[in-house]
Amino acid sequence: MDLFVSKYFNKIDKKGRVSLPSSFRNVLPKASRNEIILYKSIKSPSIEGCGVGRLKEIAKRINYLDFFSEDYDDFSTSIFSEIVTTNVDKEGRFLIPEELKLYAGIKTEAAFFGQGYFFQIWEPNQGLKNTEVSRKRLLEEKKSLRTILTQQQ
Amino acid sequence: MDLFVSKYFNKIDKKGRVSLPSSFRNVLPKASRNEIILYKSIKSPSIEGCGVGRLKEIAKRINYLDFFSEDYDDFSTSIFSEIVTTNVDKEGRFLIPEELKLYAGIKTEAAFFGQGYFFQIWEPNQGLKNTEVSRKRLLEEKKSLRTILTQQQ
DNA sequence: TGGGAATATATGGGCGTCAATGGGTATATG
DNA sequence: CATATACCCATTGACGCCCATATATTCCCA
Repeated sequence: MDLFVSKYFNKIDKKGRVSLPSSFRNVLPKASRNEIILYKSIKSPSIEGCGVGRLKEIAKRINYLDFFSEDYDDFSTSIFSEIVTTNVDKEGRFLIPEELKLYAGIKTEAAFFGQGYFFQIWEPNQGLKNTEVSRKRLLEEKKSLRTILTQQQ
Repeated sequence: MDLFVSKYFNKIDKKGRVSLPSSFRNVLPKASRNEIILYKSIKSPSIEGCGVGRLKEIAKRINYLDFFSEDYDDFSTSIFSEIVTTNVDKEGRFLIPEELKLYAGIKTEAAFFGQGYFFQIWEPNQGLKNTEVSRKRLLEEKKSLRTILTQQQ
C-alpha cells in the first residue's frame, strides 16, 4: 500500500516523541524514510504531513512562476517558511514542533488520519469530531458522493 | 533535504555574528559550505541569501527579461551590484554587513525564512507580519493555491 | 488448524553529540 | 598601529542514537 490510510492514536512521551504509525512509515520512499515534512493545515486546526518528495514537487511548480512576481513571494513564503522537516528516529518516532502542537491543540496524544497522499495529525477528540462532521456532510450530498465513488479508475 | 525550509530566530552577538541555521548550512554544497551570498530583496525590506551556486540561476532569470527593457537594467543593476559574499565560520556563523542590516531594520535578532531555493532574513517582527500578509493574500486566491498544492506527486 | 516461537510495534529512559551562543586571542588589512 | 574578522575553546540545552520492555502480530511447524 503506497497511500496513507486508516487512523491511529499514539502517545507523546516526556521528550515529546511520538511514533509515526508503522503503516505510514512504509508509505515513505525507502531513500528518505527518516524524514517527513509537517505544516499547518490551511482548512482546519490540524497538522498535515507527508514525505519530502511531495515538497520537492511543490518547489518545482513554484519555480515556474514568474520569479519577480508577487505570487512567487506569497507562495514561497507561505509554503516554505511554514513547512518544517522532522527526522524520524530508528524506532519510527519524531518530534512535533511546539508551534504546530499549539496550532492543533495537541498535548499528550496525537491522532493520525490517513488522507491518501498525505496524512493529518489531530488532537484526538477534535479529530474524531471532525471525522463525524465530514461524514455527515458527505452523506448529505449523496449525489456527488455517488459520482466520485462509481467512477472507474 | 536540499531546500531552504522552515523559519528560525537567531541572536546576533556583540561581534555581529549570527548562526546560519544548521538545516540551511546543509543545503549548501559541501564544496562551498563556508560561503554564502546576500543581497537586498527587491520586493521587501529583507535580505535574501543563498549559496554561490544560485548566482547562475539568478543570472539566467534576469537574462530572460527583454534585454532592451528598463527592467533588465534595473534588475541587473540592483541585484548584481548589491550582492555581497560572506564567509561562514567553523561554528556556522557569519556577519551581516551593516548596510544590509540597516535595510532590513535588523538589530539584535535575525529571523531566517526558508524560501525553497533561497532564504530571507528579516527583523523578527516584520518577518512574522509579512508571513501573515502573504498567507492572507494567498488564501484569497484559492484557485491558484489549489493548483500548486493539491496535485499529486 | 492450534499453539508456541519469532518478529514487529509502541513506548520508556540513559547518554553522547551537535547546534546555538559567548568570549579570548591571533591574524589580517589598511 | 588600530580595527575588523577568523580561529580556538567553552557552555548549555536540545536532539539523535542506543538499549530495554511489553504488547501485538505474524509465522511456522507439529
